[in-house]
Amino acid sequence: MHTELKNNTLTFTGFGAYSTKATFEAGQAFRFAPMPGGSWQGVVAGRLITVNGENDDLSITPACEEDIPFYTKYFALDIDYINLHALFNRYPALAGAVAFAPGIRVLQQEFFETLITFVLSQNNNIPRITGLVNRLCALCGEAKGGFYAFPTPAALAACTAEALTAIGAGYRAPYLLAAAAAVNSGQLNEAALRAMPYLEAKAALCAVHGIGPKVADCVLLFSLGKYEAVPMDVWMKKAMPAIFVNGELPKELLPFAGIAQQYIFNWARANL
DNA sequence: CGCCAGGCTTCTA
DNA sequence: TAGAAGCATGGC
Repeated sequence: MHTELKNNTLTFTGFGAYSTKATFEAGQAFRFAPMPGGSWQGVVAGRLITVNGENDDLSITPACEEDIPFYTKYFALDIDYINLHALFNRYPALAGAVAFAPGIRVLQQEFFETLITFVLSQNNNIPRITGLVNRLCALCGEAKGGFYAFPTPAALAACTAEALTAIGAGYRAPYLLAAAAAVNSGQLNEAALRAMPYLEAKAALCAVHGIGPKVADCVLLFSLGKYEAVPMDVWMKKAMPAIFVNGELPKELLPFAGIAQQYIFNWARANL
């Protein structure tokens, strides 16, 4: 992999399959929007950035030298997707799902943001989740001048259920408060969850009111680097029998089953 | 208008 | 332990 910093633009090349559009349309991140010209703009770690790249190159503006480790992790550039694709391509139907959008990468997003956005995602659709997240940030996120940072656990925990209902959270309002309180109190701790084995971390997440196995798997996969987590939503439940004869993932894929899941989910949403 | 959405909690058998 | 009802809201 090669990195270059020029005019406040950080560019990564030579790391393998990547498409900004495919990555941000895959239903994993909810704070990015397409801009005229094909770039995507969004808020990460309280900063408004523009992301480009559709052909195995990735550029981020504005950025500086110190941001290289952060974005390497965020875009999972330390994971060898070329090698993973070769593994996935041993299974023809899975290969088809990969080929449908090979530029998808499973992002490694901030823990609290991932937790809250996927609590909001339950029994909901992606366009509405996006709107909800934006209204939540405007409600209790720090104003940065033209945009809002994602709320801190303390700021969200201080909200009222009425205020959360007013932005359209519906019956998820108390779930948001429970999740924020769990993080704010230390019951849920990112470092501790990372240190736990997958199943133990999943159980810890599921102990919070409003977090079930699917949301827990999303947090584990999209934020905590537990690539064996396979979120089973309505699309995955429909797709699995169409991809694998017994409807189950082959054992050799299990260490990175979550990444295979992302290609299957994306394919299913467009084709089933 | 009715159906559905990156589900979870609660009730029931 | 398994299965179904109830849940708020708005995109389509």
